Parts: sequence; C-alpha cells; structure tokens
Amino acid sequence: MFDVFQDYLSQKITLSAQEFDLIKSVAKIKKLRKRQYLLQQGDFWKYKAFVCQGLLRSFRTDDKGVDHIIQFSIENWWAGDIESSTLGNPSKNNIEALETTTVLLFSNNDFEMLESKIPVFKDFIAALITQSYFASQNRVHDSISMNSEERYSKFLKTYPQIANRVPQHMIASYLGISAETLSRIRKQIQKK
Amino acid sequence: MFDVFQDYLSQKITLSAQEFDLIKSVAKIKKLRKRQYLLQQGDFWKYKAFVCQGLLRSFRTDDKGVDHIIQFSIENWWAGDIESSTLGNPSKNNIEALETTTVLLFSNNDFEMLESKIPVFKDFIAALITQSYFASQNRVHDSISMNSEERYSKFLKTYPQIANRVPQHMIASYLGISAETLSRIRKQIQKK
DNA sequence: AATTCGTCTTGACATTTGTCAATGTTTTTT
DNA sequence: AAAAAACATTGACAAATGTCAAGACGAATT
Repeated sequence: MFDVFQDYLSQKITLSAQEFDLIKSVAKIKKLRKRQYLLQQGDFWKYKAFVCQGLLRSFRTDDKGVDHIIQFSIENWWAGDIESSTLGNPSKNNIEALETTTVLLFSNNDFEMLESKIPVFKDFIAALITQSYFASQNRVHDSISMNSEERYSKFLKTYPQIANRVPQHMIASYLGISAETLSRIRKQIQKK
Repeated sequence: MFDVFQDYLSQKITLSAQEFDLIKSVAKIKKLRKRQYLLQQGDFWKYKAFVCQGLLRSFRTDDKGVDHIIQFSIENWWAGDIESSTLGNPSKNNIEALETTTVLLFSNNDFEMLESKIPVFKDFIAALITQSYFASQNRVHDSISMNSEERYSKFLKTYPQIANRVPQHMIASYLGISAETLSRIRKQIQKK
C-alpha cells in the first residue's frame, strides 16, 4: 500500500531512494472497515493521514445531534484535523470510513522529522496547505454567493468521483441543506 | 509605519536587528484613501500586504453585479490574494479600503528572498497560513451548520473590532444574507 | 428467505429568507 | 448650507428551504 503514496509523491516532488525509505519507515498502514472511525470528536489527534484507498468523511456533530460534513477524502487525499494536531486541542471532528479504507498514518513527531530531514517534502506540505486554504476560501465564497442548486451542480462538476460513491443525504450535509431539499433540486435539474 | 509591523513580528518571532533591517529594506509603504482599491478583479497580484492601519475588504463581484465579501482585514492582519499570487492567475478578488489605510507591500520576489534568508520568518508565515486555513474551515462549518442569527451573533463576538467599523450591509454580505434580513435579525435580537 | 436498515422521494405545511419599493436618517460631497 | 449619496429600516409579497410523516425501494444482515 505504500506504493500508492510513493506514486503520489513522485508526481509532486523528486526524492531519492533513501528518502523514500525514510518515509516508508515511519508510515503506519491502517485498515478501516466501512463505518469504522479513524477519529472521534474529543479525541486528541496527533497524526497526518493519507488515503491510499477508500473514502472517508470528516464531520462534526452539533448539540442537536445533527452531522455536518466538512470534507470527503478519497484516494490520494489527506485527512485529519490539523487544527487539533497543531494546537493540541481535543478534536472537533469525527472521521469515519464510508468504504473499506486503507490509510497511511504519520505521527506528528515522525512527520516533523521528515520535514526537517527532507526540505523538499516540507515545502511540498506547505504548498499543499496553502492550496487547501484557498480551496476552503473558495468554498466560503460559494456558500455566500450561490444558491443551493448552483452549489450542488458545482459539487457534481468538481467532485464527480465523490458524487457517485456517497449517499445523497451526505452531499446535502456537505452543502448545508436538508436531504429533502437536495432531492427536490435533483428533480428540478432532471426536468431541464 | 514600519514599526507597527516590527512590533507585530516581535510578538511572534525573534529576529536580529539586521534581519529587521533586511525586511524593512524591501517593505513598501502604501497609503490608501477611503474607497480606493488596492487590487481589482482580473489584475495580476504579486504581493503580500500587511495592514498597519485602517480597514480593507476583500470581495468578489458576481455576474449580476452583486458583491460578496470574503474577508475584512484590519490592523495587524494580512490581505491579498494568495491564490492569484501563488498560481499566477488573474485575481478573483477586489480589495478596497473602507477607511484611510496604510499597508506594507512586499513583492513576491522580495518575500521569497526574506523566507529563504530568514528561516524563522518562513516558518512563521507557514504557520500563519495553516491557521488561516483552519479559520476558513471553521467558517465553512459555521455556514453549513448555523442559521443566520447564530452566524451574526458569532461574528459580533468574534470580531467586535470589525463589527462597529463596518456598515451593516457589508456584514450581511460577509454572512451571505441580504441587508434586509440582517436588519430584521438585529431587531429580533434587541427584543430579547 | 425473511427481516432490518439505510436511502431516496414525496406531500403538506411552517418558517426563513429574498426582492422590491418606500421612507427616514446619517454621512459625504459640492 | 444645500444637495447628493450611502445607510438602515419597514411592509408586502414571493420564493426557497426546513420539518414532519409516510412510503417505496434496494442493500445488508440474520
């Protein structure tokens, strides 16, 4: 399973065989069954997780017990809770496998070691976070400027690989609308 | 005006006098009048801007000519468009001064030079972007999980310094609701 | 094979929010 | 000081969305 990560990294940066070995030596493979949790709200999360195979959802449960999905992570994406692991706070997020999933886990310590020993890797991760930041900014913009139908259509266009692997009501949760409203929007779109 | 930035940096990281001089040597002071633009949608933005004094809004104008405010930046905050300057795309954002404002401008080249010569500075900026990232994630979460009144109340609590320097209809824009709705929400809150 | 569970849809109704128009007030500009 | 522009509020109505309840369908479990 490490080769998925190796392929991923190779496409982004150039590393020596020794550097790959170093990374491999600290990567822990973890398998998750469908519906199994990788992280639960309140836990202290001290890892970075890379998804080799499968599909995860990150979500928060509010006072009323309603889930709100912040992110889906599929193959070649990262998952986790940077906020919790950076600030050392208990995590606000749950992470659950929606399919049988294999992730690579890196403890914070190991990860920092990798960053300090492999500067290119450090820069890559920084660039990754920067990109995640403006992806998030764009999502904020969408949420304040588009109506539900537009947001749904954009979701389909942007994440077709996710859209057909995930139940509708979870897409609704991701978009911040009720499952019923999404169902009606889909009906409307069909008519056109 | 550079001393505002120096004070800011001193609180975050430790730098030598020489390092401060280096930073100062590439910082360009720019004054903006009220309503003056620092950046316009479509421009190529190649800077980082630090606000020494005043207040900026970053926003995007949609097809219908409606503004959507992404961010307010006050003293000791950054402004700009990382997405545009990182990817080299024309900017999606406008940045306008809502008050007489003084910013420190760093060109991308100068900024990279600073990062390479002052590792602590580079790490600090990376940490800053990381924090901005999860602030943005939290805003996404708020937008999908809270109603308008809750979002407004949280805005007041989180940014009291901004709330009373900015017109209501801009807060509405930031929250993704109409000015009329915000007005009614305020009336409701008063009653309680 | 039968049963349970999760998913998606639909109807009916209530609530929230947007839109348009009007008005009074304050702030800015001339 | 007068005029113009920006701002905040309100009413009336329309549109969008949420909530609750019910039912159909298929997948997973026993």
